[in-house]
Amino acid sequence: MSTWIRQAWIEPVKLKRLGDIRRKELRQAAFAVLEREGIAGATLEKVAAHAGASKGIVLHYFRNKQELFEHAMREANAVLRDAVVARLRLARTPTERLDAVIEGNFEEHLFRPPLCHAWLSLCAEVPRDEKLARIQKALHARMRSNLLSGLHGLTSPKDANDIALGVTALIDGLWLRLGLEPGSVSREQAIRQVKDFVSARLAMRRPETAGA
Amino acid sequence: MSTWIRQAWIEPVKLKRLGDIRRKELRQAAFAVLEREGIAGATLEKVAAHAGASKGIVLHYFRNKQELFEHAMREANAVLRDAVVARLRLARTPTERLDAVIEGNFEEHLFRPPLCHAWLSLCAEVPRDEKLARIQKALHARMRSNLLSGLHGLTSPKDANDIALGVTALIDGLWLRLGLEPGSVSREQAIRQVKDFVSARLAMRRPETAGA
DNA sequence: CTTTTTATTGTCCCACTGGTCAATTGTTGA
DNA sequence: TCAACAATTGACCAGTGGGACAATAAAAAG
Repeated sequence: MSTWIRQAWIEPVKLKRLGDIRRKELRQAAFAVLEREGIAGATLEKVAAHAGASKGIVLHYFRNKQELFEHAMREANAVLRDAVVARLRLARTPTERLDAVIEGNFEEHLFRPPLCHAWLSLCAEVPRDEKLARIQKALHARMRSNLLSGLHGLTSPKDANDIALGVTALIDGLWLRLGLEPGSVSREQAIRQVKDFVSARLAMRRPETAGA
Repeated sequence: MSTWIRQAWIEPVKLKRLGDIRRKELRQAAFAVLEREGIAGATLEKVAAHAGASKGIVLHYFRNKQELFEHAMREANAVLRDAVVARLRLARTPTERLDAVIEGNFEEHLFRPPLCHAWLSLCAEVPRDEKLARIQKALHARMRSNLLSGLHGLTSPKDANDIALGVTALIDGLWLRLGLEPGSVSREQAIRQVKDFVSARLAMRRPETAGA
């Protein structure tokens, strides 16, 4: 155990034990299958086949089907997070931070129907899988926090919260549209939509907040 | 055929042949099972059990599983449509029409996690089921048209289109939030969110539309 | 060169699923 | 009362899926 830690320290970037490689291959395969087959059609055998291995190996690295797909979701999640984080590092002003989050969520190689379909299938399982729910919740919390780091410089905390909720919902909704009717919304449209939302809400003199 | 039409005309409200009753029971049962089990866990036997019948009867009324769930989606769809239409009938001004659509989409007995979960599961299957895709598309088209009927009185056609897209996405996104993290968004919050979106976008002096 | 892990495969098992079908039980109409 | 017909059931079937496991290959460690 201490050995493992030491090695990880020495080789912080590629600490790939052999098993870790397989693991990654497998959860990526899982995700790929999910894209085409949905959760109902995503079978262990298909995942194995897609990774060029046997079904046995899948359960060698993952306790069961559930765990496999939980890791698949983590993977997908991490990809999205990295996309945003990369852009966030370059942002200086609050507005730039906002744009970083928005644009990162619609990156070219991510905002695609297949990916969206897999994401949808995973989301649909959230209510029945505590782990998925936690992962999802964490993703949302991070996104929200990223948004707030931009918004707090631009409006009151109360409105910031409100707008952040709206932005996350709007982003999810646009992804959903892409999944339900591919081609009905382009990357550029989506980005513009969200940006317009933000600027409109920021410009808005908030009406009597009393009424609800 | 002409007989059928004539009868439907004479008894426009309750044209219930016995079979139609069973059919309705079954697709409602299907939906109920979907709420708890998701698409992967929704089996014919469970649906039958939930309707207090045997599996055989399900396939007596529906060619196969797929058809059953397609009808389940139609059912759910119709419920939502009726909710909106009812409110729409009372609306007089464009603004009232907008509010009708918005509030109809978050009606108290509809905007609930279980219903949302089932809806999500169905959406996740859309990419693999042409019929589901069509149903979904139709629902979206109607919603869009309803929104435009309100928006066209309030802004330019171009902006109306844009805002309509945003509203549908935002509504879907808020539903999604309800499904992913029940309790994270209340009915009132959701409505306010969408209404604020609309009024903010309407108030907004659209910036240089050139840029994308 | 052993010994001990780790990686990998193929087989086996059992529960279960969608779907078919013949048989049974009402219902209805003559 | 009887035949025709729809509703409903239960048994059955072939296929599949998740998962356990023992056997084997390959590496690592010693």
